[in-house]
Amino acid sequence: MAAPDGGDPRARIDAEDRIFAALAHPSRRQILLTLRFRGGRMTAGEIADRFGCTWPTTSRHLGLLRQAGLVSVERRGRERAYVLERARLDACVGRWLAWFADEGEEE
Amino acid sequence: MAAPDGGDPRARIDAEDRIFAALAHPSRRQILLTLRFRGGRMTAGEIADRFGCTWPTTSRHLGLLRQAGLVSVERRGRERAYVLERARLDACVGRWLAWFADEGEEE
DNA sequence: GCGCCATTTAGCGAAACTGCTAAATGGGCC
DNA sequence: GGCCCATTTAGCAGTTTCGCTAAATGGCGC
Repeated sequence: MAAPDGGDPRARIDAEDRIFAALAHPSRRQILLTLRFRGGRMTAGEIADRFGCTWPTTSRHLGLLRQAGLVSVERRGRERAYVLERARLDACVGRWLAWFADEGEEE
Repeated sequence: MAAPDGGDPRARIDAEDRIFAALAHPSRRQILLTLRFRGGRMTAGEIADRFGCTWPTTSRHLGLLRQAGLVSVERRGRERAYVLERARLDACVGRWLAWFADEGEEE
């Protein structure tokens, strides 16, 4: 799902909401970082193993990240690989942050 | 307050937490944007007037933003001016986002 | 000092979030 | 088919967040 956020400004704002909400939790930010430095793809198990909280809890965090479109899932047999959507993270947060850059620097 | 976040990594992570938590709420992001496009400084009244929610609610949002160090307060007589801390927003969020940039591009 | 104005603090109920344990799904293997 | 494995879904208590209304603070003008 994760709202395609094409040109529709309403959709884009919804997407922004979901993304910033997802980023609000330290564990979720860390999941993204972990993913990033492990090549951008890990199975759910690998991710859950490196976290203090229980399996299902991590699973829910992953679900939120997926709904925000920050990761996507690849079903490979009985494993599920989570893939970091770097472009989307960068596009959305970067675009928002750009509003605060000095004039004449937006893109 | 707003944690000076100098070199101490622990302090920096706390600061990051507060900042991303503050950014999680749409109203707070909008307050920042409004501030940015009105020259970076507005009185609390000016800000509250442009929002749907009640005065005290907005005041609390401002308090959170201040604790995160994203705005600072200047007391001028009986008015309070909120000043956008662009540098801090950019430094913290930008630095975090940079982890996801292509290799060899981090500053 | 008294009253007014701008703003914050206190206190409350409703809703959302987080973490857990227990049970369900769905694919692979014999 | 039957079983195990990886992972998700359900259901539940505790905490936090959000918005509100009502009351307090603190500066300014008379």
